[in-house]
Amino acid sequence: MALDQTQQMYGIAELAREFGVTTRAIRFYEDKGLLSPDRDGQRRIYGARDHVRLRLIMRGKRLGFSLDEIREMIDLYDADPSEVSQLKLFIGKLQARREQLRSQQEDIVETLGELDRLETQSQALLADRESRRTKAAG
Amino acid sequence: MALDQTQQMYGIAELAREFGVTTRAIRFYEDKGLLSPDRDGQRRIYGARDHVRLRLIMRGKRLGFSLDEIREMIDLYDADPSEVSQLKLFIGKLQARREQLRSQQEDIVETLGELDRLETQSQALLADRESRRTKAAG
DNA sequence: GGCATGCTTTACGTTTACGTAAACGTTAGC
DNA sequence: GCTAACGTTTACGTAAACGTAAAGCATGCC
Repeated sequence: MALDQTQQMYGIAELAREFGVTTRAIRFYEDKGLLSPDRDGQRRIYGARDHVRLRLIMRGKRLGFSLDEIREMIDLYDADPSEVSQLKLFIGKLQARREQLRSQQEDIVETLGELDRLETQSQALLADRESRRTKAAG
Repeated sequence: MALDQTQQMYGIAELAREFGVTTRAIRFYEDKGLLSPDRDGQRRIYGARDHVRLRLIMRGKRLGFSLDEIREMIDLYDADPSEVSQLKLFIGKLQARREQLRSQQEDIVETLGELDRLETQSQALLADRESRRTKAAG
């Protein structure tokens, strides 16, 4: 048995289509240590693990994180801290990341509130204008 | 009356300190059309309006928006759409921005959930190790 | 009056995150 | 045997968001 095909596997173009990125980007993420596909000769073969990682990458990007930050977060998922000191440091990183996300949540809530206000105003203004137009036409 | 000092006013360094950015960044935002301070001769004088704008800029950056996107959002606050077609377009932009923010919220909730799991595991592991250490020491 | 402090403009440098092009290999189908 | 589809490496290009350095003006103060 040459290749264990029990797992799901993906070519680079396939993955690119699924996540809406270019193959160039995927190779770039590999350069930066975010992905580590197997090889079939020269060709890259992506398994379930890299599929998950790419999902994490895309999510991280939507949240505005840099690739460095995203790699740090991915490393958190993979980490298996053996020493207690490492473990404490690890937990510290988790908490820092959570606080940042919570701060983002607050920012979003604020912003959504303001957009709501703006839209309510605009809708009212629009309704007013449309009714005038109707009157004028009637 | 040369200068109306009824409003709050800020120098560039002052503003930079308050928001934790460099004066270079503040000038850069002006170049990009995000700020438009008055002048006292050569010197920039910032009022309440630019103070607010800078707050919006920083919030936008925390949320991972580009300066272009941030300017679009700021323009939303300032816009006074006179035509109905403009108004509708404006409302469309508001809604698009809100959907993006909601998507970010979902991403954050997901991520926070995963970080929670990781931290719970880690805390358990840590407690285990510490208790063993205590036993060994006792 | 000379020096420090704070501001100004101009301009080149840097990092991040890819885009784009060149030149090449390999497998499938006609 | 050719070409189309898919992949590869190498390398230069680019947009965004500033950093950094150079050179100069104005003001306060000792």
